[in-house]
Parts: sequence; C-alpha cells; structure tokens
Amino acid sequence: MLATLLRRVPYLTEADIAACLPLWTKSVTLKRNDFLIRAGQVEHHLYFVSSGAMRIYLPDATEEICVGFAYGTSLICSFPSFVENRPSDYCLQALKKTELLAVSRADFLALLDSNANFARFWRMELERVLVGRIEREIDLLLPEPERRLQRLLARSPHLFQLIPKKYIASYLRMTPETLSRLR
Amino acid sequence: MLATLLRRVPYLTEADIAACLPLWTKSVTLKRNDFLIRAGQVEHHLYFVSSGAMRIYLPDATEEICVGFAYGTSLICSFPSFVENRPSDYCLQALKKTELLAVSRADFLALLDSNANFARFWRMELERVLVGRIEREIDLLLPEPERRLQRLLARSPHLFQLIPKKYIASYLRMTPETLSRLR
DNA sequence: GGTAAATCTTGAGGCTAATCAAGGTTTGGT
DNA sequence: ACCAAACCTTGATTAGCCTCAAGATTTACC
Repeated sequence: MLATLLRRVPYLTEADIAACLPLWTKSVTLKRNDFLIRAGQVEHHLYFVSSGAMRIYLPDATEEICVGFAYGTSLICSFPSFVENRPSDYCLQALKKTELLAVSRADFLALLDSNANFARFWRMELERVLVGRIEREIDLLLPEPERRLQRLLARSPHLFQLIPKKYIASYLRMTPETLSRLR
Repeated sequence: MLATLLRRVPYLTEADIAACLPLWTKSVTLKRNDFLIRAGQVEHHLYFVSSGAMRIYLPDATEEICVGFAYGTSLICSFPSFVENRPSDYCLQALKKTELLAVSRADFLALLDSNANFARFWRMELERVLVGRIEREIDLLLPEPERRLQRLLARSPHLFQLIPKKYIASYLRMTPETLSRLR
C-alpha cells in the first residue's frame, strides 16, 4: 500500500500524505508478460507496485539484457524517459499478475514545487537510488561471475525465490548455464 | 570556476548564488598521486574540481577497479559516504596537479533546507547523475569489449587525451592489452 | 488435475579475452 | 634537457566463460 510507504518517512506529515495520495489517479493491472512500457515509448508516469513482480530490460540487438526488478511495495518507472521526457530505451514487463498505481509527471512535478517536505522526500529517494546504483556498479565490475553472484545473494537473497533464474543470470552478466553451475 | 557552473542554471538567481558561494570555505590543492580520500575514511565534504583531473577507484582485493573520473568544472565526492555519513569504499586520487573547493555536509544540507531554488538545483543534479549512471550501466552490461569502447568513444572522446589508457581500460572492464588491441 | 510450455540442469567443445613477458615510447621531475 | 619511471604496444599461451545440445524438472493455464 502506497500510504504505508509514505508513513514510514518521518518528516512527511499526514497533511503531506493526504496531498500526495489523490494524485495517484491511474490504476493499472498487468497479466504475466504484459508490458508497462516498451522501448521507444515516452514514460509519462511514475508507478508504485502494489503487488506482483516486474522486470526491466534493455532490448539489445541480439539479446534482452536485464537491468533490474521491481516487486513488493516499490516505486518504478523508466527513469531516464520519465525525467527527460524522451523515448525509453527500456522495456518494463510483468513477470506475473501485477497491480500498479500511477501519478503523472505533471502532477508529480507540481507536488514537488508546492510541498517542501515532499521535495525533500524525493531528494532523499533519489540519493537512496543513486547509492544503490553505485553498489550495483561494483557488482558489475567484478570480473569473476562467482563474486557477482555472492554479492547479489548477500544483498537480495529473496530474488532467487521470486524471479526466474534466467533473468537473474542476465542481470548478473552471465549465461543461465554459468549461474546454474555456480549453485 | 564554481560561479560559472551555477550561473548556467536558469532558475538560480544572483541572490541564490551569493548565498551558496561563501559556503565553499575549504580549498584543496593536490599533487599527482595525492589522495583526496582513501577507502575507510568518511567523506564530510562535497568538492568542486577547479582544475586538474581525478580518478575514483575501488581498491578491490587483487586490483584497483576504476569507476569514474572527474575533471574540468565538475562536482565530485565519494557519494555514498557523503550522503550516508559512513566510511567510503572508494579512493579518490589526483592524476595530476588538481585544485578543488569544498563545502561541508552540514553547510550544504542547511542550504538545501533554507533555499528552495538550490534544493531544486540539487534534485535535478541528482536526476542528471542518476540518468548518467543508468547509461553507464548499459556500457558495463555489454558483453563485447569492442562495443563498450565504442560507447565511451561516442560519449566521452576527450577522456582518451586526458586519462592514462590503463585507467580507461579498467573503467571499461578490460585489460590494457585488450584496449590497446582494439585501437 | 492434466498437458504443454517454459525453465533449469548437465555435458562437450570452441573462442575470446586474460595472463605473462619483453621491447619501445611517452611522461614526469629535477 | 636529461634521466628514470611510468605507460603503451605486441606476441604467445592459457584459462574460463559462452555456445550448442539434450534431458529433467517446474510452472502455467485450461
């Protein structure tokens, strides 16, 4: 539930949350393999995953390179497309039945401008995501597949129950065969 | 010059810039191979590179993995350490004589809280950096060394005049020999 | 619950990039 | 400008991951 996520942020008041919640006017339900966005489309919404699981992948010339997952109660979008209002390089696809709420870019930006507490929340969310990306970069730079796997197991062991191994292998920059052999 | 960087931001007024500049009280000059920060230290400052060039690397067990460069007029710090106030995983080292200005975390956070325009600047700076990281992630995920090199050549050709090839090779997740053979 | 599809595992072989090594070139510091 | 150190290049060899393939297992959907 979105309200639960927001209530965990100490400096957001009930008034801030009450100002935010009504902006999530769009509701989306995806079946397995449905797309939330395809490469080439412009992303105009920021999404909250209520339930289900998604994968984010780059449709490269010869293969689909998996760059991330979303599940549980997290925010998700094709970030460069949403922020820069340009066509997405990525596809976002449901791995199972998935329910999402969405806020439009215009409403979201207006909220950031009108509510300093919420602007602070978004700033800290960006910092948190950026720190996560930097951690992730370390993973990708390690030359040994085994150490890349170890780091993911240490950080996100639940992924292995939730996401098909072939996508995790792609995320870890190795083939499914190599991942299977490492286990 | 720091003022030049800030004046390029359309929504920062001269008053905003005047409020910001005096906070950069610390001045640092590094010789070649000097460290701005070593792994294990906590980063309490955000830096602006006035001149020179720096590399950011991860001192891994067996090798130094290069994760980025800073030069010209850019902001730089060990980001996870600065944001989360914890020991840095990274080393920041000067590649030549380098001059920097610094603002303390406390002063910077106070500025973000007191100046909405500056908070907006920082939010957009974070978004910009995050988009760059996502681009960078694509580079790292490409399996072929040749395509990783092509993307860097397309995006930052000047790096090859500025930075020793061995660090660029590490940044591109390949050995100096492989980089040399690709050219 | 049953069936088909998707996914995972295991094996054999090939290829690419890493390693090791040596010579040539550039760069830094005095 | 000189010398020394750092850096870059090229070659030969090796190791590790990918590719291809087939069988086993799990999962999805009616």
